[in-house]
Amino acid sequence: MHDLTVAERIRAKFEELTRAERQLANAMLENYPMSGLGSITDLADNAGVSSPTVARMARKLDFGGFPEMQRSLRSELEAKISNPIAKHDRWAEHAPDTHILNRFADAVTENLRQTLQQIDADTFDAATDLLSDGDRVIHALGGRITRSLADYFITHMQVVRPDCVLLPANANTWPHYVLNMREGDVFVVFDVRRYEHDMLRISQMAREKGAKIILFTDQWVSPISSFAEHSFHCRIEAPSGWDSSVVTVFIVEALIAAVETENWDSTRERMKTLEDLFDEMKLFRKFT
Amino acid sequence: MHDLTVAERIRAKFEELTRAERQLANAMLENYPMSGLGSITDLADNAGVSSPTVARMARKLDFGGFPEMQRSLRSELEAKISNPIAKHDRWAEHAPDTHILNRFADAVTENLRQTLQQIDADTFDAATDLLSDGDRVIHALGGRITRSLADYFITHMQVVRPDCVLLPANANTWPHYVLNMREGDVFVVFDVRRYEHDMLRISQMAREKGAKIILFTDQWVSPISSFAEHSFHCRIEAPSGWDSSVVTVFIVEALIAAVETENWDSTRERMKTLEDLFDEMKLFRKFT
DNA sequence: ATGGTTTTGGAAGAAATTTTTCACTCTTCA
DNA sequence: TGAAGAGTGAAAAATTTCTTCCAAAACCAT
Repeated sequence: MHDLTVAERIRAKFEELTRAERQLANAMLENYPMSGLGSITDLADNAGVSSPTVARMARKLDFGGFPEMQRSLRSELEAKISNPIAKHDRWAEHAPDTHILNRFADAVTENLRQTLQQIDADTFDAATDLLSDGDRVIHALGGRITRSLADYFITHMQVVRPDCVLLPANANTWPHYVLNMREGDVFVVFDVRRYEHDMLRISQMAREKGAKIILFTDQWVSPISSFAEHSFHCRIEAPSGWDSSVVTVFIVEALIAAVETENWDSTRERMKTLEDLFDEMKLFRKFT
Repeated sequence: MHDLTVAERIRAKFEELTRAERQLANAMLENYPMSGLGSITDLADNAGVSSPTVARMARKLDFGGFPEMQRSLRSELEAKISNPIAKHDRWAEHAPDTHILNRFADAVTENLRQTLQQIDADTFDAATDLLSDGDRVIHALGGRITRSLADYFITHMQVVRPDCVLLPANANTWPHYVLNMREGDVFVVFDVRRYEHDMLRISQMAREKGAKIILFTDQWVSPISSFAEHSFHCRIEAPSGWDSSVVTVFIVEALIAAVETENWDSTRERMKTLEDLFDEMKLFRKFT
C-alpha cells in the first residue's frame, strides 16, 4: 500500500468516497499533482469543499493526515521530474506508446487539427443561421453507421428548438417524409463511405422540394455534396478497421452550441420547461 | 521584477548575499525547485542554515516572506510541467480565438487529455477482454441523451461479433431483456448526469442475474458504478449549456478497435461476409 | 412525509510553521 | 587590544495551517 501514488489511491478508493470527497478528488486529478502542493485551505477552496473534507479524505486514502499526503505528492513529483526518461508527450501515462489508447489519441487529434484547419468559418456560421431559424423544419437522416449521429444531433436540437424530425432507418418510409418537406426546410444528412445510394436519391428529392441541405461527410466527400447548401468534411481516419466519428460528433456539438447561443433566450426557456416536464413525468411514473 | 523566477533573482542578487545565504542559495539551486517546496525548516536544515536565514533571504529577493517565495516556486513548476500537447494557438485559422469552434476545440482536447491521464489501462484491457469473449452476450443501454451512444456502440460491435443487443428506449420493456441475461453476460451502460433512476434499477437487476457491467459515465460518476465491473469516467465539459460526448465516443471507438484486434481473424471473416450480404441486399432491392 | 443515518462545513482548539527578537560570534579597523 | 558593526541562530512570539468537534444539512429507507 505504501508505494502507491496519490492518484492511484484515489482511483482505487473512488467508490468509497462521498459526494464532497469525489468533488475534491476530481479537482485534484484535474491539475495533478500541482493542485495539492499548496495549503489545505487552498486546495479546499479550489475544489469547493471544506478543509475538514480534505483532511478526512487524506485519512481515507491511508495517509496519516493532509501533510503526509502532501509529502507523498511532493516525492512523486520529484521522481517524475528527476527521471529524464519520463515522456511527457504520452496521453495515457501508464500505458505504452503502442497501446491502442495512445495511438487512437494521436489519430483523433490529428483528425481534429486537419478538419479544423480546412473548415470554413463562414460555412459554419451560415449553417448555424439556417438551423437557428425557427420557421424552418429540420429533418435529419443518417446511414447505416451514421444513423446514431443523426439521432444524437436531433436529440439535442429538439431541446434547443421545435420542429425537429429524425427520419427512421427504413428507407421505404422516407418518401412520406419528403412529402412533408416545405420550401426552405433544412435537411441534415450524414453520409460517409461507403456512400449509400438511397441517401443520394432522397437528398435529390429533398432538394427538389426546396429544402436546404447540410451535409456531414468524410474527407472523400459524399456525392450528396453537389446538392448540399453547406458541407462539412470531417477527417475520420483511425488506427482500426473502420472510421472514427469523433470529429463529426465534435462538429455537431459545436453547431448545437452555436445555435443555442444564437437564440439563447428562447433556448433557456425551453430547457427550463423541459426540465419541469421531465420532473412531472417522474412524478407521474410513481402512480403507474 | 515581479515576473522573475526565484533562480533568476538568486543569481541577480548573489553578490549581495552573505555567507550563510550563499550556502542556502546553492542548496536551493542544487535541487531546483523541489527543495523549496517543503517547510522553511526542511529547507534550512537541508542547507545547513537556520530558518531565519531562509526568511531573510526571501525578503532580500523581494518576496514578502518565505511563503510568497514558495508560491512563486510552485507556479514556476506548474508552468514548466503543464502539458504541452493541448496547447494550440488556434485551431480554425480563419476564425477568431473566441469563435465557438476554437473554444470547443480547446475544451475537447483538454477533456481528452484529462480523461486519458486518469484512465486505467488495466480497466481498459479488462473491458476489452470481456467484450471479446464470444461466449458472453452483450447488452447495451443508454439514457435520454446517451441512447444514441449505446446505439453507436452496438452498431459497431455487431460487425465485430455476434450476440449484441441494444435495449430500446422504453423502460417498460427492459425487464424482458433482463430476463434473457445469463450469468457472465456483459451489460454496457451509458449514464451521465442527470442520472436516471430507472437505469440504476435495471443495472442492479442485471447484476443480480450475474451480468458483468461496463459503465460509461462522467467525472461525477453515476451511482451505477457501485454495481459495475469496470467504469470509464469521461470528462464531458463543454463551453455550452450541456455536455460533450466527444470523449465518450473516443473511448467507445478505442474499445471497439481493441476488441477487433483481439480476435482479428474472426472479425475479418465477419466483415467480409457482412459486405457480401449488403451487396446481395442491394441486388435484392432492384427487384422490389 | 418521517425518523434515522450519514455527510458536511463552521468554529474552536491544537499543532505546525514562520517571523521577530535578541544575545552571541566573528570580523574589521583604529 | 577593544569598540563598532554585520551576520547568525536559539528561542519566543506571531501567524498560519491543520485537526477535532459538533450542529446543521443532506440523504435514505420506510
